[in-house]
This record gives sequence, C-alpha cells and structure tokens, in this order.
Amino acid sequence: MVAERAGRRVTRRRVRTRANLLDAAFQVFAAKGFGRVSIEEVCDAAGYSRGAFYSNFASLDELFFALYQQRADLIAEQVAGALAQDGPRLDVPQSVDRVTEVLLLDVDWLLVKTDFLVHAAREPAVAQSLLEHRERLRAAIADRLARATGHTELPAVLGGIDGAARAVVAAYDGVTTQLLLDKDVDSARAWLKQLLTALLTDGSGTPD
Amino acid sequence: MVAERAGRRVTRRRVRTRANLLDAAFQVFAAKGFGRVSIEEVCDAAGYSRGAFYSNFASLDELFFALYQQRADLIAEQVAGALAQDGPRLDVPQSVDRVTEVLLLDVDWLLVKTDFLVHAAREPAVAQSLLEHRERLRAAIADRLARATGHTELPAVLGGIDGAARAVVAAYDGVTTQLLLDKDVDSARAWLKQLLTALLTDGSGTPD
DNA sequence: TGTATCCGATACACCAATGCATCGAAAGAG
DNA sequence: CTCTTTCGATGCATTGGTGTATCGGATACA
Repeated sequence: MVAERAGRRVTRRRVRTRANLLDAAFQVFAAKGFGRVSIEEVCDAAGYSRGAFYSNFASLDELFFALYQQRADLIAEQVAGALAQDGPRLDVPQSVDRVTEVLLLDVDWLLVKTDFLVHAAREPAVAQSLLEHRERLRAAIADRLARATGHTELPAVLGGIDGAARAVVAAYDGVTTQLLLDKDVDSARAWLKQLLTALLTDGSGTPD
Repeated sequence: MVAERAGRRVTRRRVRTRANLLDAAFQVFAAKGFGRVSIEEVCDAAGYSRGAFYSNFASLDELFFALYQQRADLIAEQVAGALAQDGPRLDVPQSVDRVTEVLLLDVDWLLVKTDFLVHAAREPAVAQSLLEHRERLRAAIADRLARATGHTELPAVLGGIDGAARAVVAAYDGVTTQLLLDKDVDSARAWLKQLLTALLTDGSGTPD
C-alpha cells in the first residue's frame, strides 16, 4: 500500500529507480523464472538494496505484474505499429510474411510471458490482463487481414476475419511452445509461416 | 542419490507411499503451481511427514520430474490407445473428431504440463523429456492420420502426414493456452476442432 | 514366530528470505 | 543557499523451509 498513494511527489529519482528495477527484473525473470527469483536477486541485479524495492513495490507479485504490463504494452504497440504502417495493397500471403517476422522476436519475452501465463492461470484477476494483451494482438492482426482480403479470399472454415485472427494467435501460441523447448527462432518462424499459410489460404499457398 | 540404489528391497509399503506422494503432489501442483509449493505441503496433502519424502526423493525437482514422467506416460498411452483402437475406415473429418475429444480432457494436467514447460524451457535436460512426450503424441496422431488418408486427402501445404501431425500438435498447444486462461473446456474443444478442420481439409470442411 | 531389515516420524540445526523501523543523503521548493 | 520532504541503505527480528540424524514401529523372510 506504500506504492500508490494519491498525492505523491513523483521525483525523477523515483521513476528512474523504478525503471531500473523493472529492467533488472526482466533479465532475472527471463533467466531463472518467476518462481525461482527472490526480491534480493532483483535488487542486486539492479544495483539497489531491498529498501528501494519496498519503497516502490509491495511484493514480488506486484512487480511481476507491473513488469508484464509494461512489456506487454510495448510489444502490442510494436506489433500494431508494424502491421498498421504498410498500406492496404498487401495480399494474404504477404501479410503472412509480415505477421511472421514481427511476432517472434524475443525469446526472453516469451519466457516471461509464459511464466505469466501459468501465474495467470491460477488467478482470474491476473488472467484478465493477459486476455487483454491477447485481444490487442488479435485486433491488430484482424486489422491487417481486413486490409489484405479483397485481394485474396480467406477460407470459410474459420468463419471470417475474426476467426482467422484468432487462428493466427493460436498458431502463434502453438509455435511458441515448440520454440521454448528447442530455442530455434529461425525454424519457429518458418514453421509459423507454413502454418499460417495453411490456415489462411485455400491450400494454394507456395511453401519454400 | 538415496532414491535409486541398485539392490534395494522394494517393499510394498514403499511403492504405496511413493504413489501416494505423487498423487498428492499432482493435486497440490495443479492447485498452486510448482513454484509455490513446498515439500512440506506435499507431505501434508499425502498424510506423511518429511521423513517419508526424503526417503523417496532427493528434492522437489526430482519429484516433479517423476510426477511428470508418470502422468505423461499415462496420457500418451491413453491417447495412442484411443486413436489406435478404431479401424482404418475413418476419414479425415472423423479423425479430427476423435483427436479432438481425446486430447483435451483434464485441465489440471494442462496446468501441470505448462508448469513443466516453463521449467523445461530453462533446463535443456528436462526439455528433452518433454520433447519426447510430444513426439509420442505426434507419432500417435500421424499414425491415425495415415490410416485416415486415402479416404480423404490432406492439403499439400504442410508437407505430408508428418507435417500435418506437427500441425495438430501446434493447434493443440495453441488451444491449450487459451483454455488455461478462460477455463472453458467445451469451447476449447470446439475451437480445436474448427482449427483442425481448417488445417487438415482443403477448406471443404463443415463446421457446425 | 523370531529377527533382521527397512521405512517413515520426530526433533534439531541451519539458512535464505522477508518485512519493518531507523537514519543519513539526495532532491525539490522557497 | 536553506529547509523540508522523500528516497533508499542498513540492521534486526522473525519466519518458513530445508536437510539430516536418530529412533521406534512396521515389514518381509526364514
């Protein structure tokens, strides 16, 4: 309850400290996993003592949540931005390429996100936040697909653009799982592309 | 190193205790997550003291691994059995139904499995074991698909039965992620079916 | 049934981590 | 520049969990 008091003079030092703690936490969480990290480890990695931590967060859970929010927003912006910026003249296969290269960038992020997933799976309130992140991705993808169709048609089985976007997210999740195990980003990307091609084109796609 | 000495008289009591510990561990892990469980909690849930635990396992990690192995074998058998038992006269859509109903049974298992995934993602030796489990599933599915094709053809984009089986696993993983967040088994199953239909039939499938 | 062996309960020492309370130092307001 | 406020370092008390050593009762086998 110390963290968000209403009238608080937000010093520069404070925001810097907070940011440093979050950055360090990302490193540490990615390396060891949420369940195996102590408050002190995060502080050490950031170059602070536990006093700084407790001045900014009430618990490790709270920091983890803040960390996830921060990075999720960042990623969602990146993806939405990358997909929105190119004009409406791409067809579906080209969009597949775009989505594929933009989605699978940072293995560390996938590690943290999956940690967050298992955490969220047991706390509905937290799950909400993850579902919102997924929704932002889905929306960005649906947007891109909407501008791509008209050039090429989607198969009907998935039920329109909405279903197709959900399918893309599902494929992304599926590929993520494999990627976490074999750590092979390139083949993950290739495999994602192949999957999306199969899903979004009527079997007429041209795999490498 | 106390657990598997070469010449050990394997008492009945011992195997029962071990099994009880594993069963209790499954409950506790499913409920709270690997990272938030202590040895003592498992023992309490099983009705033993820590003495019993240390007599059977060297660490929580070791128990977790044993637990995963046990359940993974069980599941893999179930799936392979269910898919193998019906004859070769099913076509692809029917196989999709079969796979769909057999794959998504137990949310608790998915929780534990995902915990194991994030754990494995940071320890290559452990990842190996998970990859083998996935391989068993993949093989069972490929087997079923092999007997289904010839009645209906697979789309070429995925590159034959092998690729198709991998795609099924990926779809399974993707749907699992969503299921862990919304806990809705029925819609997960419906969604998986829809995905598989889109993946394995040339867009000619008939969704509900 | 006797007895040698094994299993698991109990007790203890130990350590890592937490949360708090205190205090000097840094930062902003005047 | 001074004064006030806030931040974060340090030390301490406490807790929860671990690992081990020991011992009584259970179990297998003759």
